[in-house]
Amino acid sequence: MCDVTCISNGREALERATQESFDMLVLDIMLPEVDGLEICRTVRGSNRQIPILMLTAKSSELDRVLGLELGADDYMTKPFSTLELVARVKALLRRARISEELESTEETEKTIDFKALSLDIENRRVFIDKEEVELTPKEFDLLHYFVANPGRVFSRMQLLDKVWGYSYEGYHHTVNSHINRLRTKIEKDPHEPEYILTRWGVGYEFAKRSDNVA
Amino acid sequence: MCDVTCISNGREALERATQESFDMLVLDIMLPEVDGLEICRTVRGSNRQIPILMLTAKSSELDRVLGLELGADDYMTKPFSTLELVARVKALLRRARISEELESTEETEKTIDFKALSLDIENRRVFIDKEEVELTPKEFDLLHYFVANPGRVFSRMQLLDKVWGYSYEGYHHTVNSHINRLRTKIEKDPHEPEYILTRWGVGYEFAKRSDNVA
DNA sequence: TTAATTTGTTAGAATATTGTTATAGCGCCA
DNA sequence: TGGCGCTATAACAATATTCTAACAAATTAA
Repeated sequence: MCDVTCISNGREALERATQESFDMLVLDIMLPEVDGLEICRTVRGSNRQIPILMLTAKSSELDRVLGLELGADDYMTKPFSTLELVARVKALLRRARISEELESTEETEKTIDFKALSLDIENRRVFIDKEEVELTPKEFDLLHYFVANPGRVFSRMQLLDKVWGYSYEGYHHTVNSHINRLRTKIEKDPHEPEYILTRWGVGYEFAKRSDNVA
Repeated sequence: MCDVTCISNGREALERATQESFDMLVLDIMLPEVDGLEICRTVRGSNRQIPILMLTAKSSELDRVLGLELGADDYMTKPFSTLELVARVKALLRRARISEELESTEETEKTIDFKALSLDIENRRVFIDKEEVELTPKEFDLLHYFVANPGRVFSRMQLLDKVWGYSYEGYHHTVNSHINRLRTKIEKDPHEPEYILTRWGVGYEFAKRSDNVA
């Protein structure tokens, strides 16, 4: 589907970015020896049109503006979810018109339907029986992840990793809260959930299509 | 399959962890001379990307560790089962993409089938003749262990050690209870068990495939 | 800036699981 | 066959997990 090269050293990254031919760069700012800003500046200085996505730890405006003025095409602040990272990478590649293969795969579908539920991925809207339901950003991300993976069981930890981008335990209650809020919005009876099922002692699962819940 | 080095002294562990090249570290907090937190901090400080799994005795300790955010990749509180430890070690190695050899072995299989029984390891589901059976977490762990070791006889003590992670005697009745509950769920006739067999005066055994029980 | 919304946290209630106990049943051996 | 010890069953108590709701913090919008 696509080749990824990971380089954790700034100097090496700079060398290879200027010498080899990549389709895009995802740069962290904090890197040993040479930082991401420097790499971005240098690569842009050698007038190459390659898309660049900058990652920053701090959300201060300064970092954002700096990154953009140096010629980065997009930026993300940590923590972020893999869902969002993939979405942005795809968006950049699409803009650069070199992603025919990517386009033709999985996430090309604009809407996902499941029973009475219908997700408009592009516009981040959700309908139940044609009736729109208002979801917050995180609620939508969570539901989107579930709907895209029906029948699979996820621990709170995995959900944190995939939807939130956190890699530490200790935020389980956060997942609980969001699940509960989601349920009150999309389930007819949150006590007997039809979509987001509890896997006691394990985590949660989005119902399989074949499940015939009476 | 893999080489394991056990070091019970903190100082020695720290020295070797920084000088030698390990694929991952499993650190206990309580260690003589230098504790696990210190080792984790030092190793991470020398910007090495090696996966680290921390073990803590009390869950109150876990909170403290998490607060420090020393950069361990995963945490476990005692007691834990070897099953879980192995699962987490594998997960970390997989994430670190240095476990090709491990991947190709036993637990690559996503499902284990045995007669009418079918286990979906990933999603912790159990089916009998395509019909799903709901098991509690411990029941699943127990069955999983049995199914993975057909034809071997285990004492209650061994089961406690492998499935529960307990290392004390005196919980034999606990094993009994779980075996009984499991049998009522998966055996057609719990009086004439087809899968989990009683070895009088010894323990239990999961039936071998070759056993043709009438 | 303030106000509104979203997100994260906490505490207690509700619920499921797990561990314990008591009793009945069964297999082994004299 | 009868007694003893091991195992099975069921009811109960303890523990752990999940749910709910209200609150606080953080983010976003006005």
